[in-house]
Amino acid sequence: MNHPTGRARAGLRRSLLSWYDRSRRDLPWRRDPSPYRVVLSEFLLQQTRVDTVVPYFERFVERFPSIESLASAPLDDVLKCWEGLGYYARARNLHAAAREIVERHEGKVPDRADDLSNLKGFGPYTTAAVASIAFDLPHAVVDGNVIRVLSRLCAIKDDVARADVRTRISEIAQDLLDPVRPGDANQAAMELGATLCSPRNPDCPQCPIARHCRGRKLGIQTDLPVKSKRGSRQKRTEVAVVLRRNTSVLVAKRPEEGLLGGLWEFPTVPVQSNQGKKDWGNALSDRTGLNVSIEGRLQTLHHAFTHFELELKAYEGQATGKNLRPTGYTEIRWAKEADLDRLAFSRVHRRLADYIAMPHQLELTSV
DNA sequence: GACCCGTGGTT
DNA sequence: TAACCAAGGGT
Repeated sequence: MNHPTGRARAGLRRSLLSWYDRSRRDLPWRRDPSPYRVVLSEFLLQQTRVDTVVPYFERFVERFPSIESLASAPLDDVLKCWEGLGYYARARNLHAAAREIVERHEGKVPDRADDLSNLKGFGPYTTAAVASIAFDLPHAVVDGNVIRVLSRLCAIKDDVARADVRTRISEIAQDLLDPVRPGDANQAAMELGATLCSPRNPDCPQCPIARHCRGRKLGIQTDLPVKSKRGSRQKRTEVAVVLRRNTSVLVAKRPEEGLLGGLWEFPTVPVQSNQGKKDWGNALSDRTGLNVSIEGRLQTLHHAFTHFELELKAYEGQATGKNLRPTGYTEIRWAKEADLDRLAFSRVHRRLADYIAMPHQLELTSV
């Protein structure tokens, strides 16, 4: 054992919970931690900061006040509420989980970890989080915060990407978890990582468990956790076309699987080198079923994804032909400009939509 | 186990 | 400023 045991472990639990009771943030899902609100918050929080999530959470509970209302809603409505948050598979998973809960669990969030982990989108973290926070079950969470806190606390110098190291961290987390208040203990560990035990500049003097921290004792806390480095991002270029017909604009819906699944966008094709407007027009004709020609350039937008950087060249175009035949899209339609707000777009295409609506106002601030 | 999947804040 | 990284899960 190289982590606190016996009396030290009891003291650590007490110090951490005491600090949490003293300084925990006032978050909307903590005011009324009903199972549904906990589930919703945990899906929103996957890989996403608390400050970003709060307004989304408020909108979700307003729009979908219950599991039933979420389950009975069209997926498009859930995606619209999720618009701009990223990792859109979470919205699909949340929707699917809500339907499973209604169909297989009588509308009640299951109060056993086994049942929770069988729901769509419930991995090890979310299962433990809901079990502990909503039902006071003693399952330790392991998220990015916990990995950082525990790797420092126990001076773990091995690469935390290794499976055996992850297993060890999970075991430590479980052993240190306060069995009386597991939900608060889990949130305390995450809150510590999110506020004091930060990646670059941990505030050790304020840390309630600094006394127990081997990483700090060795002076290596800022070197932990040890992570293998990510590769550099590749660059992609795409062309999007804005096609108008009277007061409508042509928009298309991306396939449910994969990047930005289920979101709407202006018809877009990847750009290869040595291509010109004629090639883009042909490619966009294939995608839409119309005869598309590219005309004046509107704007070039840049957007950073996790694994690549996108340069999106937006053009105006002309289209002839009647029959819409989407290729690589699940749906394609002429939408009134006023109705673009009703559809869920990715960030880049939402920016383009806003530009179309009010070109003069956004021209000055656009990248 | 490696890779895919968004977006925005921070340093 | 480019890189890191966040209450991860699916394949």
